[in-house]
Amino acid sequence: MPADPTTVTRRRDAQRNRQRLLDVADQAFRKHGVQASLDEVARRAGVGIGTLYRHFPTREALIEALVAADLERVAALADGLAGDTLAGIDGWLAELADHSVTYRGLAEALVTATATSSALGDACTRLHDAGRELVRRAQRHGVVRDDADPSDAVDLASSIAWLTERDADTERRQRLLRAAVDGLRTTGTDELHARDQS
Amino acid sequence: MPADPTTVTRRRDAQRNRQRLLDVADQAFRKHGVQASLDEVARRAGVGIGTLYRHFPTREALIEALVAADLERVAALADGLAGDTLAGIDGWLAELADHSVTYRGLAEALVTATATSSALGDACTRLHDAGRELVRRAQRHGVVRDDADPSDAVDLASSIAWLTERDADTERRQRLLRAAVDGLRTTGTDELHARDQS
DNA sequence: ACCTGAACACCGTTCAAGT
DNA sequence: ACCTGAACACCGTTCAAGT
Repeated sequence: MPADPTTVTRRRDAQRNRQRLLDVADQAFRKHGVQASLDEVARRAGVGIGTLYRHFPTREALIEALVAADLERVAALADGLAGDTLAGIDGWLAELADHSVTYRGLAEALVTATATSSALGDACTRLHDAGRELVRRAQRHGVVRDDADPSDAVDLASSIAWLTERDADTERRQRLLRAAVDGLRTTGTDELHARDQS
Repeated sequence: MPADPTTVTRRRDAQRNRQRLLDVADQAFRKHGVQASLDEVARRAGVGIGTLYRHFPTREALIEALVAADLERVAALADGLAGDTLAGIDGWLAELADHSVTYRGLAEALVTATATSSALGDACTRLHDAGRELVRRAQRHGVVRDDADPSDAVDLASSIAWLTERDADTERRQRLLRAAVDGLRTTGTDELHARDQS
């Protein structure tokens, strides 16, 4: 799945080590967040720490390998939405926020990677682009107000995911998302915008 | 300014060391965020690392000493607001967010400390209480909708502060806050709430 | 081509010795 | 009463040696 075919791991043992590291890292990240000890990940995977670094030169590379497919899946979900209902936007942002909460610290890693030239950065850009396009379609449908910035939706979802990543249940996350999306929708009465001039 | 008078530092040199550590830590936190090296803080303050730990047993205690007065100031601002306009809520949350951005990592430190029994935790509780009361007054004025959770306002401000703490200008922060607050206000037309049942 | 783990670097924290 | 800094612990990262 690497972008560059020349970097593909060929040897069977290397492939197995790589997969083991991913499996163990996933468990460790779920348990301790993305700041889990890489030393312990290597140890539990039964490989030397050098092998971990050979496969994943940075912690970010390891995170990317674990979440890239899921990020692409969420981005593709946005592509498939017409943007004709606010509930659609809301549902998609909830999906995004739920994913960003897979590991503690993931939301931060995604925000940090955004706009960098790494593989994870590219995945984030893909996601943000899909989110912006969705908002633009919603604006054309008159569902989201025209003066909203297309980036706001994903930004708010990222923020809320970060705040609520420690929460056991998803109640608060959903309520906050609902409020945030509500703030982007087209208002029914124009006088409510009067305070824009204040 | 410590709560317990028995813990007051008496000796002149100790008082001066304490103040120096605070001054240097403030500079270091502004430059490198709250994760700045404490070793370097002690070194620049001209004291041993043990002295730093004697005055501030944890990093959180150091942060608390630096921001407690400002947190109290922001909380008191909320106490003084009637909650009769959405612009008042918006302005207060902007003040809160701007403060939370004093140091990189401060927003996270505040969220982490909230609901713990530390001095910083108490300061956060005081802030949250003030924020919740402000929202409740706004609800009584019909400015904020009744089904909003009083905690949502401060939560959203904290989230947005975290997301935008790396931003040079405050434009994005203000726009996101505006959208978030908009989602809490009483809507003009009831049919806009129809999707609540979806 | 890949793996190993010792070695290095860095940082936070404690505590025995000192003034 | 307070300060000092060596000592300890822990972790991330590199790289020479090995298969």
